[in-house]
Amino acid sequence: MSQDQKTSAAAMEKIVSLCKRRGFIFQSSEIYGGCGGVWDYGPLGAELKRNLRSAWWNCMTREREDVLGLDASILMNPAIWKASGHVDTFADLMRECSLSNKRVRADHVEAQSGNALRFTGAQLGETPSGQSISMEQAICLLSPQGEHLESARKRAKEAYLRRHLQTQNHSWNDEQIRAAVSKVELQGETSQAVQQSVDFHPETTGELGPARPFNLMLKTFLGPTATLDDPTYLRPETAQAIFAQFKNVFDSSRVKVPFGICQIGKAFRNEVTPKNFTFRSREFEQMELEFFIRPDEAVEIICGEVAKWSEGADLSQPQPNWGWELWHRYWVEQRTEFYRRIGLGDVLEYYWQSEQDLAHYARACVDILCEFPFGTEELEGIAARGDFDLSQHQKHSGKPQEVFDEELKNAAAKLSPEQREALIAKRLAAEQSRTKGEPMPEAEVRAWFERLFKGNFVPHVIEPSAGLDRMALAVLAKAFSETEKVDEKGKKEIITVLRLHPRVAPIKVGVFPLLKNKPELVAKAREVYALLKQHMSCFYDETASIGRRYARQDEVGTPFGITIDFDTLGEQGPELADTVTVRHRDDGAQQRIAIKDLLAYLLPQVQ
RNA sequence: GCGGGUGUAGCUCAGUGGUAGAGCACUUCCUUGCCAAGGAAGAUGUCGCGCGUUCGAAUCGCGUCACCCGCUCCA
Repeated sequence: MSQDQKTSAAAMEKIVSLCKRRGFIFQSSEIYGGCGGVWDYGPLGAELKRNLRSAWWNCMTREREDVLGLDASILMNPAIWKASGHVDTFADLMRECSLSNKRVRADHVEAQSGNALRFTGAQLGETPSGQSISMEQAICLLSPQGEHLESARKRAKEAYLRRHLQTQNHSWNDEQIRAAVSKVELQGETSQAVQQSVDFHPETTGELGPARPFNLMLKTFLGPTATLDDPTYLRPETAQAIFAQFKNVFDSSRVKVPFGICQIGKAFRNEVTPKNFTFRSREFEQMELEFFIRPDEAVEIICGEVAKWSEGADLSQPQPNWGWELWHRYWVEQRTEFYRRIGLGDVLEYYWQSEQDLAHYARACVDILCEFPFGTEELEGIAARGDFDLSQHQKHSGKPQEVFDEELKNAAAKLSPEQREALIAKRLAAEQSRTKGEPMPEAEVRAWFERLFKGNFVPHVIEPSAGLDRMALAVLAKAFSETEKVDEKGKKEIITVLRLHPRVAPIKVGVFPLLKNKPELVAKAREVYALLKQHMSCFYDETASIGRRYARQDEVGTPFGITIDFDTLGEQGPELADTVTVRHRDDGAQQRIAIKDLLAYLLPQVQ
């Protein structure tokens, strides 16, 4: 393991440990030995998540006029997953190459003939200290017809060497490997002729393991008669429910395109390898917006032309002449602003997917990445998905997913036949120059424009999709800080502070009487606590020294500490009576505030 | 799924076949006039789980589960 990996693993372990010790996140079913890839949020974690959830909800729908909320069920008609492509894409049987772990679809393996070479093990030469390394694992690979056997032997030597290096966590360059390969001695070679075999990987020639189903959707059985043949799926994403309910929301809410529907909810994926704590888990919570917009052609008809994006474009207020590109940029901007509000502004990176990365239906996709101890990983994806999703559901369900746009119909009515033909020609040219997917046939393009000129279209969509659990982890990782302190006796101590933004902190305020054996202090502190807890999450603590109580709250990220002292009781004269010390977590600074002004001071900072 | 590592008190960890441990944390009491103070007392474990070897297993073997690292996967 490299130094970096060690450091990041150690940093992660500290966070995991703090999460358990202070009740943020526990392993699921821990008393039974745990359950792979699922996690529970303890008292503080539940508050943290709730704060993030409502920050998102407020920002995405309550503070906006053009986004509506939805809360759909996790179980849905399985036909949804056929329409969305989830069933087909992952129903395949996959086989894995025994040499490289590369996977290939079981039904895509080309038949090959040649000699199957088997080895029982290998001597890998000597370590610098003169110790010889031997491996006893058997491997098998194909030497295709016409190949010199020595080439196949070389691949076997490489495979042994790489396997050894992998277990040692060495990373060698190609030259080092080449030098070492020549020293490998293969053992127990046997050869067998094979004809038209589909048991070897077409590229690596390694023998393939057994075929395994590889669908990442979790199955369940809805109703007493359901069987393995007609399973229902736990949704692998929340987005499809939004598409499936698009018409109902549209028809019941008196909205016009452009508008959005957003949803927060659980999703499930049977991940091969859950890892990095809660970052990749099998049950997780998504926060997704589907923002429906007019197709660019409709914007062009209404506004004359579609606004072009350029660096520094004003994205603060949506404009009628925006096409998908500006809407997409707009949402990237909006989401970035959100992350700033929860204190993640300075750890974000952006990855714009290249043409090759994109799914065939996607116009653009940007990943918002965040620095985690284990690397820079995706927090949110913002995709411009065209009309793919709604069109798929229109096709599979047979129910129209079009909207009628009167403004578009009126504008289209004013177009001359030449103008119409020009629009169609432009689209046909665009279809011909596609680099991905099949171009839409001319007849379909014309039919689509026919509907468009009458004011009908299937809306296009911009999809910002965020993971709540990842966000919580990002916030915790960003906030985690340790400093070493040496006390008067020279004893070293590690001080842990969670520098959470006050908006997301699970506890907003700690309330402390300076001393617990002075009933007046305790009574006053109780009074302040009773006042504050109606408006925010508070924690009352009177045990141990005041410094220790501050430290306990620092460790869980409580931004403010309020101490009731003798000045509060009026000992230093009436001007300080009924004032308290407000202590700030990040710098320990203190200020005196009158009890009656506390709410007005605290509320704007924590909401 | 493959390879490697780890699993002992709430946390961090010691304990190489013979009575289950430490530090911190926790609970109660005393003390304490602002940043993890002090004193007294207390609670805490099927040593991840199962099977085996042994007179005897936290310790040895096999299996299993979970987590971590690396592959692989990530719609």
